[in-house]
Amino acid sequence: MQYAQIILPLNLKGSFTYKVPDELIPDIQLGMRVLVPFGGKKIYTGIVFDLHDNAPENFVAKEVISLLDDSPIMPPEQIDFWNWLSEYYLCGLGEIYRFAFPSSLKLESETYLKLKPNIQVDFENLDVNEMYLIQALEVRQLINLTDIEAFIAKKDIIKTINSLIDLQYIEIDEKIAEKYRAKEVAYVKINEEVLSNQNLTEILLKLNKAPKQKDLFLLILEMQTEKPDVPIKKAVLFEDGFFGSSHFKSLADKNLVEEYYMQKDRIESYEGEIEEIEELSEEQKSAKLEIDEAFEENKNVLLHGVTSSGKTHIYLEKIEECISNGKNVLFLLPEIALTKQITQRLEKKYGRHLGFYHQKLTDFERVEVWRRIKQNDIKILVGTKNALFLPYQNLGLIIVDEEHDSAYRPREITPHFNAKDSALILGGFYGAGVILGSATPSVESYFRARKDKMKYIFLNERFGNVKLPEYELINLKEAQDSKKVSGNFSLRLIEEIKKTIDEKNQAIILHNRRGYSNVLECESCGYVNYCSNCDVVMTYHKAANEMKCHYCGQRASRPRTCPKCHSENLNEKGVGVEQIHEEVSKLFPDKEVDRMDVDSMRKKFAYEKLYEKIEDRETDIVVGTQMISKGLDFDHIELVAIPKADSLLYVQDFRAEERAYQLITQVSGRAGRVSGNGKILIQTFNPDHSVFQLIKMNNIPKIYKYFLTERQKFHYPPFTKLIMIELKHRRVDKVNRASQFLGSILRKYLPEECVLGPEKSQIARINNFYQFQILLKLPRGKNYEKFKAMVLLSLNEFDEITAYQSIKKDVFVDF
DNA sequence: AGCACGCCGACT
DNA sequence: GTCGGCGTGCTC
Repeated sequence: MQYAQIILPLNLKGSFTYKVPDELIPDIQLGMRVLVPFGGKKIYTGIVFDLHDNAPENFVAKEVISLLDDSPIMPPEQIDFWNWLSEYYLCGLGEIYRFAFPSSLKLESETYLKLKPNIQVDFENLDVNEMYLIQALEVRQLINLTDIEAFIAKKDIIKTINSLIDLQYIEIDEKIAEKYRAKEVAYVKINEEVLSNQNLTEILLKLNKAPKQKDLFLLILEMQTEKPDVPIKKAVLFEDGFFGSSHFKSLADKNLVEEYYMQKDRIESYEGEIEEIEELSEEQKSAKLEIDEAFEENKNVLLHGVTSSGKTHIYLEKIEECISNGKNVLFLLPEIALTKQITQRLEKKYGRHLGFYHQKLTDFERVEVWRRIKQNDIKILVGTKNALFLPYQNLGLIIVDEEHDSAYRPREITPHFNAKDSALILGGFYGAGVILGSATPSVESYFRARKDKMKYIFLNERFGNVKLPEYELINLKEAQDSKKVSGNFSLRLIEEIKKTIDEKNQAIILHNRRGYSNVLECESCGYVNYCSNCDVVMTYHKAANEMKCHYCGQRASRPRTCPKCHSENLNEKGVGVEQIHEEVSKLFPDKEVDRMDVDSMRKKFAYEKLYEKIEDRETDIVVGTQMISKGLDFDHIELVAIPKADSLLYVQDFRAEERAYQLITQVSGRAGRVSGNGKILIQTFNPDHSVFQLIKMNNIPKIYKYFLTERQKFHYPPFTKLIMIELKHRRVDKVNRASQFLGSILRKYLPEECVLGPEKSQIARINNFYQFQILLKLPRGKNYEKFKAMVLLSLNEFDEITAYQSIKKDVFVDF
């Protein structure tokens, strides 16, 4: 095996061929990290993806510089997984690598060099550059590649290093090269001499002049005698602000106490008690048995359980079973922030064998989890989509909770993959069972499960037989006609809210639009405030008193007069959540009304604070965007109101109705969790709309049947497979031409009815980039692979055109 | 993705 | 006369 295919952290297609130097041949293995030169001077950490003996024909392969791992950092299952991802989602391996690895595990030219110990350098036979480098190393011991540029020409650096490595004079210092350092934590203890001398009284007498120091000394002494085995964290002493570090320092100066350091995992592990789980209900028990059966047949499971049906209970049971069989569990969530409950329960049960992995961790924390996973120290990992890429050793179960959530398929992240579908594939590679769970499964998953591709399990009762909430539709048109409205609220709705809070219960009001008003419009000349970077109107945020663009984030102050005609008739159109909040506060002036949306939750701990406020029942009404549909499991919420439900439906997206259904159902699940008297009020101008009617009936099979019929009628997934290609460029004419061209190539290979567009994206310009899109509707089944090969062919043909290389191209498979 | 090379406008 | 803008081409 003389050649290796290496993946580099670059947005380039495929992998690169490198020669494996003879001395590395015995040690190199698939899934190891290696250091390789690339382009004139750069050095990258690559991944060994294949080993073979086929010498490249069109170029001379460079050599691998060194191995960074003793054993593969990536298990074979992950290699298969990456291959699948790149083929299925038409994305580069480099993109996957960039996304999957924490940056400290893929260092670039920051790598350090050092002299080998005890060497005799034969300066006679060195060239100038080599001499410079050796001399520099003699002075500085360690030197990184960027520093070398100061005295050796860029193009000669690699050559010089290689030659010195060949001569066995220098080596790559991996310990330093690894950016990651385990964090040291300060601990304190009473100086041992003090303890052995037994002259405590004397010491305390001396300390009488410094009462704070004396108290601190006594505190440490007490902690240490009570639990001699538990080390005392230094930080703990200063927690309540009673002692300061100066007090400790004085004690240390008197040699009474000392501090010492220990390596500590950055991620705090739970050290409290471990809780047992409650027994399952009959319905849950039978669901669990069905899961067992499905797994025996190597089938994955869609667990469709109405809100509060206790899906979590079943998860916990399966997790426990899996772990006691010596296997590990991956628990995926759409976003980690809103998952307090499940985390708490798992923490109580699995303590330090529980790990977390999500976008909010620092790079060091990520590496820590990588290590622990690799050492098989974590039995259950709770994480978001990027947790799919950890180097699991023996995964036995993957749970994808809230599987319908669109956070599993975020548009912003490259590579564009769907974490839910990928989890099913990853489970396959590991031979692990996968459970998709949701109260409102995606239409696609439902279809798949009903088609017997997955096992479908339905939990129809709330745990403890609590009744499901009751739905009521309020006809806003009628209310308006009979003058029974106040602003956006019908009198009926106001009455119900009043009743709820008068009974000391809490109400939730959902309005899924940020800001105060959607548009600021001039009544005199019709001027509308557009974002200067994007083709969207700017939203008025009253709380911050500014205009915001929700696409590029640009902010501007609110114009006082119309910039065009200077009239003062600027009117706010399109109701936002801030306005609803303001209205509710005015309707119930003596009640506590809080707002919950991304704008009000931006401050640190804002979410936690509001959470506690609701929990302590200080809040009477919470007004919020879709954020309130997640994680707010409180006992005293009895009412959910959706004053402008129609706005949920009027979105240009074939999934709009499905989303509306999911959002309404999810937020409804917050009501009457304990009492069973939950009530949902939906205000609409179209009470006869099928979606509202079906929600009111609460006939779940019928709802999904409706969705599926609609999808079939208009040839949308799951009956077809969609691929969306988006092209972006600063110049309209250029993207326009490019997308016309790509469209024509696609039409050459695909049937006419499969190619829609190109056309301007819904938002024609974001951040000064004009965007066009082409939508491909491909048949599913056997032919799909054939068609997709044609798409790939077209894309490659397009890439050949050099003039279009500056065009940004995004491909969304399963859009 | 980065980086070098190369060709045209505003500056000491 | 040069600095620096970004269009184009290439990387195992």
